[in-house]
Amino acid sequence: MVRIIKKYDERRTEFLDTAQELFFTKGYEQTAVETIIKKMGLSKGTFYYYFKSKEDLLDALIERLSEKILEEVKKITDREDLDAITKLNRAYAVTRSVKLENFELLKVLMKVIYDDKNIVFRFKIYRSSIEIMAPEFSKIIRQGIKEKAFNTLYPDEAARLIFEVAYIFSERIPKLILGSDKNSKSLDKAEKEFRVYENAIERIIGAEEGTVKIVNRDILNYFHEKINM
Amino acid sequence: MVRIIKKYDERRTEFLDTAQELFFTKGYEQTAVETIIKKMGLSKGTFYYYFKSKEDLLDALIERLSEKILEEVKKITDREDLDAITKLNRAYAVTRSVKLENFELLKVLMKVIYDDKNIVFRFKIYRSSIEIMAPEFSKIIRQGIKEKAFNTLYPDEAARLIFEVAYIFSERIPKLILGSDKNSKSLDKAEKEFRVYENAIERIIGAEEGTVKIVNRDILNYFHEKINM
DNA sequence: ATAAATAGACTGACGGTCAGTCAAAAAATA
DNA sequence: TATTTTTTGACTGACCGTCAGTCTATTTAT
Repeated sequence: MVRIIKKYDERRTEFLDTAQELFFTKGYEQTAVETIIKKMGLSKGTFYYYFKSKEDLLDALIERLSEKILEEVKKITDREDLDAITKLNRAYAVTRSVKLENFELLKVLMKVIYDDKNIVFRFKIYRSSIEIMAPEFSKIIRQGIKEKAFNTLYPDEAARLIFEVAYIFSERIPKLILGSDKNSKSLDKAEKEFRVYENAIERIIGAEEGTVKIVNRDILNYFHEKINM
Repeated sequence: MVRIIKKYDERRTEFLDTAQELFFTKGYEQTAVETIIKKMGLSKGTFYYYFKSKEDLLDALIERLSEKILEEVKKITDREDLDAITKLNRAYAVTRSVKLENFELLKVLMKVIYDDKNIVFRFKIYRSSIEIMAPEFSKIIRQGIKEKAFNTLYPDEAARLIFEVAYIFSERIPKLILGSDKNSKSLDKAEKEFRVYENAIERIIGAEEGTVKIVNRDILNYFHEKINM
């Protein structure tokens, strides 16, 4: 075997990249360490030189993913020309970050991520991102309170909560979208339920009805089109 | 021609009982099938005669737990002499069903259940119980609307949601109670956060402020006492 | 400029655990 | 006795993780 030696950070990143691809296509539990190293053309020992366990790799990957999302969210929250409502809606859109360029790929991705075999992966990413994101959401809520758009006595806790609500909402996605029959009626029903979650968020932060939009309507329309084919 | 299936069920129940005890003291992933059968004095094959996989056993156990809680909740929702607010608060108390007879045991239990190694167990029990419990919570909300105590256009969806909020709230418990320093100040801070969750539920179902009580104050006081020793 | 020493990336055979299988025996039932 | 149900436990195979040692590039000593 030809040995290719790389710098520490480079190799570590390579591990994360490879793992990410495999975890998103096969799932965490379904991906053996052996598969990762085989794909990279490396040996067992190298893996454990960089990570102390398989779960350690998962945690590292999740932190990287969270940081990436945080970066995107910060681009929104740091702006001074946007009102709180706009920021909130855009922040949600970013955390969802569903790229719908490739419908088939998206479907596979969702099938894998929302599979029962991937509960730990999903849970960990949620918990990590909430810790990282809550402060940003707090900022938005505080701004909203100043702008008299929101009304709550507990901006910090409300921030956590509306992020959490978005999470449990996202847990419904597979049933509501993937599980929906191939007709637009069930999608309408799904849309109604989306509204309920949005409404809950509005109520928690004391915002006007109809201001919060977690679900991007473009995406919904996109699903509509795709399903009716 | 009367088949005695009693024996089969008995053994199956025995499996569930043993597994339950082990899962609650060691955790699901940490309990090997081997440990279960050893404790029962049986062999590997017998286990797989009754359950097609380890996860199958977990699912069966979770269903049994959910059914048990449902029974308790029904005792409350079926009553005709209670108003919706009382029912809701009692229903929450039941789903929590924390028996504080033995503080040390309770602490061990929580340490195991809320351990990261038990994410799947926790998640599955939550998801199962929500499916089973949502209709009961719907009933309560509908009653509350009739009584003008609650106000929402979506009783069914709100039922799911407030149950889910209680779940994510419970996910905070280890940090808020177990993780709290041994002084009453951090417990007070925890209590404040409890209030936020309760307030969120109130807002979601459109109830008066201060009506919802997820956290049993007796339990909190109990913790107070126990911690200051 | 050259040799010796060190650091650090990498190797892969091996140990150990554990879920799940299977053929055959034992027990219950007809 | 014949048949079905229940039980047995050795065995398999898939994985995670360890470890003693190798190889190469860089640094230090000569």
